[in-house]
Amino acid sequence: MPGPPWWYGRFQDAGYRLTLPRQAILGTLSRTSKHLSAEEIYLSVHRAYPAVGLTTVYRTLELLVRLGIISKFDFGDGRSRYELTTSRQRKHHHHLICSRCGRVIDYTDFIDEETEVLGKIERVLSQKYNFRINNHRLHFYGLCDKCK
Amino acid sequence: MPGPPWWYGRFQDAGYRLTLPRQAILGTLSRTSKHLSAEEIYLSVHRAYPAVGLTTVYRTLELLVRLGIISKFDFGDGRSRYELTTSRQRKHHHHLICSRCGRVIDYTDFIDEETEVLGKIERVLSQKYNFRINNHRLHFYGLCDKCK
DNA sequence: AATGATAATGAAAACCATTTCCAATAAGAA
DNA sequence: TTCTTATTGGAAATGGTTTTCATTATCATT
Repeated sequence: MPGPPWWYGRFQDAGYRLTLPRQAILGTLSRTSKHLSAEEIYLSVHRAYPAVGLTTVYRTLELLVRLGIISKFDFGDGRSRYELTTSRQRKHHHHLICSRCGRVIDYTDFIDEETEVLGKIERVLSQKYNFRINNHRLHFYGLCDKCK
Repeated sequence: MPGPPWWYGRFQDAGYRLTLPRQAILGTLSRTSKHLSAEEIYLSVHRAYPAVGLTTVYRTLELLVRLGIISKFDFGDGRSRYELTTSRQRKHHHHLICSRCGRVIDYTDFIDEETEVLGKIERVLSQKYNFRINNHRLHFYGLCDKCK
């Protein structure tokens, strides 16, 4: 039996209300593995709750990013894209991006190996540059099977 | 004695003209190690050549990216940033980005080690997803010494 | 040098994702 | 209920980037 989603608590703790628009937006993001843009999320939410406006979607996304519940990405197509942060449901992964058609493939191969190397790098860079590193992002660019 | 810059040839080969605005833009990018935005480049070029317009800067940057002479980056501050592609003058490097003030630090530590691991990953991912990987980008996010 | 064909340019306008404003509404506390 | 504050939606504003279009520069050919 699945308990309440893991992010329920964070709202109360931070003093925010888990309103219907917010739940709808989180619902949409939970139900997909795609990298949705604000407008795509708006359209999806709008189908079920026509009262919810695009402004609220933007505001909610910003809040969710701030709470660490979702991550914001830029794949170079002029709009930001969002996905649930790594958790039990969402494995840590990186992205393969097709420079031509913009397709994005998630991959989880090598994550352990990567994590080890990157972790080591993070430790030394933190020291050397007196930087507190919170996370990293690794993108591979190229041409997907259809485009090459 | 430094010969002509390495990108001279690429223009002719591709059938483009190495005009004065283009030289000025390349000059600006060659003389800095910063990650300039289109507007910053425009202002710099504009000082020496007031006739050059912002539109031309944007057009030229797009062309230079297409020719592989410069790279376009997004560090999350709402404007694209540009720098010369890796070459004899410009070592391969990655970026440390301060999430708060936006400062960007280039680092070249570990590049060999990284390249080895990433190269291996690239080879396997290319096969598995039938993707032709051309390059990668690794960003570390965190707080710089001033902001933490 | 003059000509012609085409590439390149600049200014203004258009574009478009995202933010801001602001008045109206919803939610929780008292 | 009543009060206080958070949240919301629509319209307008913002701001980086692109498009349009008429003009100008460049190069190859006379």
